[in-house]
Amino acid sequence: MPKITFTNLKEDKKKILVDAFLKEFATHTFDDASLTSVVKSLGIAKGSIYQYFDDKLDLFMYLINECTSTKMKYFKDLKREDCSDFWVFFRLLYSEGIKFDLENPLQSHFLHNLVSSLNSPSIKSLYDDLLNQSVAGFEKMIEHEIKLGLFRADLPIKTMGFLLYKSGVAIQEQMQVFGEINPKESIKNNTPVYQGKVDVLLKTVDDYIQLLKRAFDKEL
Amino acid sequence: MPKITFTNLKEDKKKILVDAFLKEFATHTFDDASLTSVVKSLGIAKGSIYQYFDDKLDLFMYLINECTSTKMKYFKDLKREDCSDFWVFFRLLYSEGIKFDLENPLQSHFLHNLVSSLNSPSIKSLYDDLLNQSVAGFEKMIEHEIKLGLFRADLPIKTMGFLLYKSGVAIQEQMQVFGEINPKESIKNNTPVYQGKVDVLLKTVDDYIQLLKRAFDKEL
DNA sequence: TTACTTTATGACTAGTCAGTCATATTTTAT
DNA sequence: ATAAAATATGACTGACTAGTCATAAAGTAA
Repeated sequence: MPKITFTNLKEDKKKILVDAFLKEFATHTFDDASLTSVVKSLGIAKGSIYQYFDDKLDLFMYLINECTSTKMKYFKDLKREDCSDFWVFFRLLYSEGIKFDLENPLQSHFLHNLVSSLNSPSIKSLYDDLLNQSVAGFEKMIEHEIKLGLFRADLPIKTMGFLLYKSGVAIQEQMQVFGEINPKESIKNNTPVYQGKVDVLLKTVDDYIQLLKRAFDKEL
Repeated sequence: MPKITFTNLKEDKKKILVDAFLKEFATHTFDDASLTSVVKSLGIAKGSIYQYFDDKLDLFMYLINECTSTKMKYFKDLKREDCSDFWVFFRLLYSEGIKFDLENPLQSHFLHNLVSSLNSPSIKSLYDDLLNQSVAGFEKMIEHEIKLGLFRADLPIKTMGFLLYKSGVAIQEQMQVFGEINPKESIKNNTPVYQGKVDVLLKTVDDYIQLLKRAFDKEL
């Protein structure tokens, strides 16, 4: 948690700081991100960071919380019961995610890179925590679908949850590996991750749904 | 490529060196692995490494090549045409992989950790290369199955290849996340990755196949 | 034994970084 | 205007790294 000193800061100064750190962590892993280089480019003293935060990890977790809570707002009106099936809901997660991306490019880039930045050895336990949380979330959804008699019930829910989570991550990694998006460039230009690539992303999501639907749905 | 000096080394000395480095890279990412600490524990001079290899990356790639070529030997008799369908072949890749693991624990641990160790920023391009190679391999197999009329043909092969590759990686990550295997411990004890967990692994592979089969097979 | 080649050495360079702390400046309240 | 509280500073510590290089030792062939 940030210290009171940080909370007391004026909004515009806070934003300048947060944006600079978001950018750093959006382009580096946790270990590779250099607070030294950020304060240099901001023209503030190294010690200031430690007036605001306990340490590097405290700052990093603050950024995670800020961004996820912003993104969650885009999800709050999404309800499974308003959807004809799970996959409609699954797709809505992405289309709302795109809105978040277009309206909060920097935060979106940060979250987009989170999968990579979390790979640092020194924060392995944080990585594990977040992964377990995510997987648990998917497990719950799957359990619900099984209760509705819509998902197959012959396989371990944990396995289904894990694959579903990993597939979600694979979608965004695929966009990058296939060269559809270029985060490095778009961060430089302050443009969203999926700028001009919304259709490609949704097409990819639809393709994944075509695959996963068959894998998860109860056979008819 | 290693220098001639390394090639000239006696086999037993070579093995001691290679094993020590395998262990280091099996327990750290590329950037986090410390050559300094390895030479210290080996009791040899820092400079020796640079009589044997150009640099850290040269050494790392030598280890990758050694281990993959060992593992490939276990695959060389596997032929798709000897299998009734792709999934039998897919499963054989894992059961042969287990043989490799049991007979070459250290090399297996190294390859097992490769997915993680490659995540270092300084070798991003190597990561990309190996990922593209792997995905391309899966694409070819999928293309073949489509020609045989066994896999669905309504989705991009690249997407199918990517998901299949990521699923393969997910299997081993799931084993670790679910606590079935404990690489850190087994490296210490010089035991294979899947020591006593062969059945769990094959069960997991079978579960994944149950999911992927439906996703990829042509509907009947 | 001598001359030559191959191998081994480890102090050293030059660079990185997170985090500290005594001091100085600025802001606020009286 | 003064005292007190809140912020900002940046030189410094301690710890780590890959890679270098002149020198020393060991091995080999005559």
